[in-house]
Amino acid sequence: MKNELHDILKIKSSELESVCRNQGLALTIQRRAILEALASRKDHPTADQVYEDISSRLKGVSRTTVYRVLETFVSLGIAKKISYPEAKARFDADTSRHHHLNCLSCGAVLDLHDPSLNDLRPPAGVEPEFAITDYSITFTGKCARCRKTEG
Amino acid sequence: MKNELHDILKIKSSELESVCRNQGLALTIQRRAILEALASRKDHPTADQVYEDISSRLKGVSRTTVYRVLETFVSLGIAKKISYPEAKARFDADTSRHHHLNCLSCGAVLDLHDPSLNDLRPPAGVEPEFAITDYSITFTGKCARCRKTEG
DNA sequence: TACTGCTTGACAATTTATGCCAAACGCAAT
DNA sequence: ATTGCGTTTGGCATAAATTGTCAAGCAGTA
Repeated sequence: MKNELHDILKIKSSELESVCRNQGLALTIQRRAILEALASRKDHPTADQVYEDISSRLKGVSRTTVYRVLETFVSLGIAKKISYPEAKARFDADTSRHHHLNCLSCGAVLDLHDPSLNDLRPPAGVEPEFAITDYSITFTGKCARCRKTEG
Repeated sequence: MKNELHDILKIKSSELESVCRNQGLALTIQRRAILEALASRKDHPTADQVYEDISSRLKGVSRTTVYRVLETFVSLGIAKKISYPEAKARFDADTSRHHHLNCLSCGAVLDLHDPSLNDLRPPAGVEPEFAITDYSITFTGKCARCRKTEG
């Protein structure tokens, strides 16, 4: 398991290096440290959690930098942002099982009612450890309007 | 279509009434207005958007109340919150297709790698209007630890 | 109609995130 | 190794989103 993490770090590190080289971006110690901190965790830390993780090693690092670098990683495809756009809480009065289309360009979240997606088999080996009560699928992509305006 | 919305409002309104009666909660005009505003929209408004919607009709209503009532609705099962816990942006260095287990009690978000869930057929009739590039399934429920401590 | 307790409104405080700009650093060419 | 350019960072100010507090007000019941 330890070796597994070590391998992940190595892979991620070289991914960062090649992406930076290709894009002409600087390979700063902040970017290295932030990626390493992110890849070392198996949960999904917030920007502040990453900041806490690295501020002990990299003293003097700015919170702003962590936010900024994480967004850079997302736009480079090195990391994913797990949340809805702008991270605002959104509410829905429709409590029936349904799914969502999330446009990455404009941030719109559209409903998707599709009965054929409503009977997914719960993944094997998860229950009964984790008691699943519901699920929802989020499809990400680009909506019709954004495709028109952005090509 | 107009009648459809009218029906939804009626259903939701009576749902609120029965839930409040059963739980001994007050059926305030604020709760009515907020639920009506929420159910009238087919998108997924933020708390502030709901506040904007009702503040014209219900003058003097407090932003705090809107936040509070929406959370109440979620805990009563009348509405859903479409976002990760606490609405913070979370990051993940694992960009491969995978899914999530979200504990409703403690807010933890766990990874779920399950190849059998990685080849979902894109829903019919959505593409090519909406260009889907990826998807992710979020299973909600209660994790092992919370089940132990909460029964 | 009066009582009782749940709810609300107003404001303060916190948390989360972004904008700005001078200083510092990475990188490539000497 | 040194220099110079352009990217990147740090610190701070600011905005945006959310939560905490508590007295005053309303809903539900007697």
